[in-house]
Amino acid sequence: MNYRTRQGEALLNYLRSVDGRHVSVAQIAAGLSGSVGVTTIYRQLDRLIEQGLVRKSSADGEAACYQYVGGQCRNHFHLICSECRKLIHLECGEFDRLCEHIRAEHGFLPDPMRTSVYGLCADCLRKAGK
Amino acid sequence: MNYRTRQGEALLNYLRSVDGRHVSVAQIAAGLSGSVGVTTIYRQLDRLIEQGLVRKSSADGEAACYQYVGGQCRNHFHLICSECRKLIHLECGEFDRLCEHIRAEHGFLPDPMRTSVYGLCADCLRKAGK
DNA sequence: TTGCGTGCAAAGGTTTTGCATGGCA
DNA sequence: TGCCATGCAAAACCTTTGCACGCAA
Repeated sequence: MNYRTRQGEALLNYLRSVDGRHVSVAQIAAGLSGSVGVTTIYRQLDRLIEQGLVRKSSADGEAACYQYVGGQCRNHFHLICSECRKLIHLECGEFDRLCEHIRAEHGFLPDPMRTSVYGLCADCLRKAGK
Repeated sequence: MNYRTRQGEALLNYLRSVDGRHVSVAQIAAGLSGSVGVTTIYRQLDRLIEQGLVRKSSADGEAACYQYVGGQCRNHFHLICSECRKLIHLECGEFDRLCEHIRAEHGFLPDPMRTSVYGLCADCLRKAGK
């Protein structure tokens, strides 16, 4: 059992119901129609993050977003479009290679789950006339 | 001439004096001993960013950091330690390969300059007993 | 005079903390 | 009873905005 309270259960259900999408605390609060206080949302999220069930990702100045990643926390990372803020999940061997390289060469152990690559998505590239 | 005022000049000098390191607005203000208001710092930074002389990078919830990159903006990206928040600059062919792969395979054009890889630095790895 | 940069003060938004309350074992 | 989660209210942040002032052309 990962939650012990009505609020914890509601939060987890909500996160699952949005099907792994990234949501902000404001969205969560709205999604729960205010039935859970933001304080509690933050605290529950912290707990879930610690358990590895939820990922936090914050994009430049905007409110942090949270995402349910279930137990099967895959080695995926993110592409974030600087233009339209679109978020793309990616799992890719090329990235794993980079991680190993960094680990071997620089003694730094990357955490793909927390890593985001910024740039321009296909749509915005097209619009930019590239 | 990229600045026209005492404040703009002081800011630019400061950014250069810290030798390309990342500094927060608070650090800048302290470094200038309060001789420039934060409002002005933010506004000057915006201008410098637009001119491509300064990079902004914001790490998860904390205050954004700014970095003088002069004209010769290299293709470097960042390692950020989740534990101690240390920031490491990196230029690395392996990363370039990843970028090309992402571009070719997913139509997404990565911008290394805005990209950060999170994980644990060598020191924190050691402390964690790994 | 006109325009632009400045910076105080105040507002904005996100996140955290203090503290009293309430539920469950 | 004792512990822990809750949530209001307030604080603590970082950042932006409103507005009056001052400097330089």
